[in-house]
Amino acid sequence: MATITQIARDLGVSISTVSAVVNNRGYVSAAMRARIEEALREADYHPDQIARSLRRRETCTIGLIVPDFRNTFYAHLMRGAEDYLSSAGYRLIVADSREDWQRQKDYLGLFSGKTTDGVILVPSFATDEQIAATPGLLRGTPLVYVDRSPLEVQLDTVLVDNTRAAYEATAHLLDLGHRRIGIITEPLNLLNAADRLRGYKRALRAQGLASDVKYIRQGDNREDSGYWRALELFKLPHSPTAVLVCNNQMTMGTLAALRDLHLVCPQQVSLIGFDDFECAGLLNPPVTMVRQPAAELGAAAAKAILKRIRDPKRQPREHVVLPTHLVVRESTASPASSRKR
Amino acid sequence: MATITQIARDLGVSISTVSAVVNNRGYVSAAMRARIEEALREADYHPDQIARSLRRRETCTIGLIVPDFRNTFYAHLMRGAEDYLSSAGYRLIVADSREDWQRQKDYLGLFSGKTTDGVILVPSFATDEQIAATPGLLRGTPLVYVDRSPLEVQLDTVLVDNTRAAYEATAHLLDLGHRRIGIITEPLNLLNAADRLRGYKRALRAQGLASDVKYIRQGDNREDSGYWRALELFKLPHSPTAVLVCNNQMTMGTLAALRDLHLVCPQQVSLIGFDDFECAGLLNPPVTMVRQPAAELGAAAAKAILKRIRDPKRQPREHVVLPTHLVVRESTASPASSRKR
DNA sequence: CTGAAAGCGCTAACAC
DNA sequence: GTGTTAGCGCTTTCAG
Repeated sequence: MATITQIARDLGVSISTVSAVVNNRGYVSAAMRARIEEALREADYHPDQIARSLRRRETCTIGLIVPDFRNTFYAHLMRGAEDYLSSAGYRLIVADSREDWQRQKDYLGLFSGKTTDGVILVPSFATDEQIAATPGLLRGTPLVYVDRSPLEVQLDTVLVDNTRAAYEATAHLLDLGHRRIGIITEPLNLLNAADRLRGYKRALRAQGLASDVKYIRQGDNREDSGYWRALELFKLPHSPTAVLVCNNQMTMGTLAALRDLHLVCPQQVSLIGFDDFECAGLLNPPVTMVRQPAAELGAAAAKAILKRIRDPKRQPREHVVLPTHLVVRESTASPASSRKR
Repeated sequence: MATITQIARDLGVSISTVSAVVNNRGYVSAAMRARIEEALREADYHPDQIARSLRRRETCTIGLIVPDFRNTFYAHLMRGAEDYLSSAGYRLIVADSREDWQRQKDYLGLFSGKTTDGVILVPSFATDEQIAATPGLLRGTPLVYVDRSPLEVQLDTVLVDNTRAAYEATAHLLDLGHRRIGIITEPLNLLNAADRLRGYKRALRAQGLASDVKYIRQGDNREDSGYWRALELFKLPHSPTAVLVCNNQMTMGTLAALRDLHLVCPQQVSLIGFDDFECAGLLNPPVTMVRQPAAELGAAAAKAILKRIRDPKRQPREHVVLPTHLVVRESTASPASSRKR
């Protein structure tokens, strides 16, 4: 593979002149430029990105870590980020933490080794200590959180308005006449989950209802945990007539639980899920869902990280909040019918 | 950020000794090693990957280019590749070509600039010339094709047994008694599409049936094209009683077309799709599908590229072929019922 | 066992 | 306008 040194020597000119034309900077006479360009083309020269990065101390690469490639929510987020970055002359490399703190740690370590100029992170579930230790792993590489964030952050974040989203979903249920509403949350030591719970409580309070701890169940984010938490909820003496499930996998689990309990949705139980996905409208019944602007989250996070890279110490930290949208389908109905059971 | 030079100077030892302990090679006395390790830990030293890559002329990174992050088939493929690579000490960076040759070209150019040690490619649809030009874009960086490949390749490939898959699917339809079977293919200048068509024809021939060009329609791979090709097919005078659709997006489109034509599946028309996906079982009706081992494809491709990197000129080229599996659901039935219409 | 030194390919002052 | 040169941080002979 041709190097710049080679080309320069073959042409009998200096390296820096060649470099100048490659990078389109500095003054080079038209004749010289033409000669060099010709040689470059002929040799099919492409600069060695590694050498360039070493020298420039930047890679024009952003790392993105998500908990699961296969979740279409993250797939859309990835695409949104990639879109923004590629049009800004950056490239994106993505990694899958599998909701595993250790893997996430490894990737952060990797991305911090000057391989990326910044990283966008959907933090995986973890203990409070692990969560607190996360930013340190980057040793200076700029970081922005997207979709999820620690409860208290001194970093940029890009989230949806989770409080409001849960508030609206709960209000929808209340409007339909539900009074006993359950919620299955994600781990509450991450802000989005905590905010969703807050929105839920706030909506109840707005109707003069107290929230009842026995209707509040914490899952992780897998189908399984949705199944088991739903089972607990609906085996309660005064079981809820509606439930808000805080992510898409758990929503599937909840649906399975309802089926196993022979509870018909929405006639006996109303259901709202979070994180809309392709299948949601195909499920039986089609599930009412809080839709998040996944691609926009990715793009906003990309924008935020580039801004942070340009000005690492900018204050205050940026907190982008995007709106969600309740997609009403057929899994929610008035509880009137459920009294008949 | 601490560099190896810093550490060495602070300790009053030579750089190479520190390097030896960092890389765990060469002879260093136990005492010296302990001292250095201590300092390394204290400084929270992590080698600069860029500098290391420049020197070693390898990056331990593999690039993977797929046509669409959001297609769960590719998401699973990505995960399979990542799995294999990370356990082999490599990392994966993935890019989304959006089925666009120009974007794919850009990424190949990027990956060839010594940023990756090899690339795994699901080639995007393109003209024959573009397809032929693809490997050259890598300028020497090892390449393996996965899922799709050019008709004639002098490179390693990892594919499923497309001919057999289509043969089995078609045979299933024939067994049910169908005689007029349509097929909606992907662009035929890629081997997988050509092979699927071949399997379809072979199955017909095995029953002494000639394939009829008017039942063969070429789409791309989007829902749209499935919709339109299906419309054409079922508006034919002697329209088919069954159809084989060669990917998952087009399968959705075909289903929509059937609905718009008021053709009931499977009573009036039987349908088999390719590339099983989460929603397939939830569709109405649940669609019979050819399931491909997506994660295994990814893993096999990862294995193949590492092998190729280790021995760039190994002959012959490797052609891994993985089996598929027909998942029979409710979109296929005997055409007996269809005579009633 | 440890150290000195060359150099991976490129960029960016700074001379000329 | 063009050339010289000093590194970026690291690995790797090769001496001692």
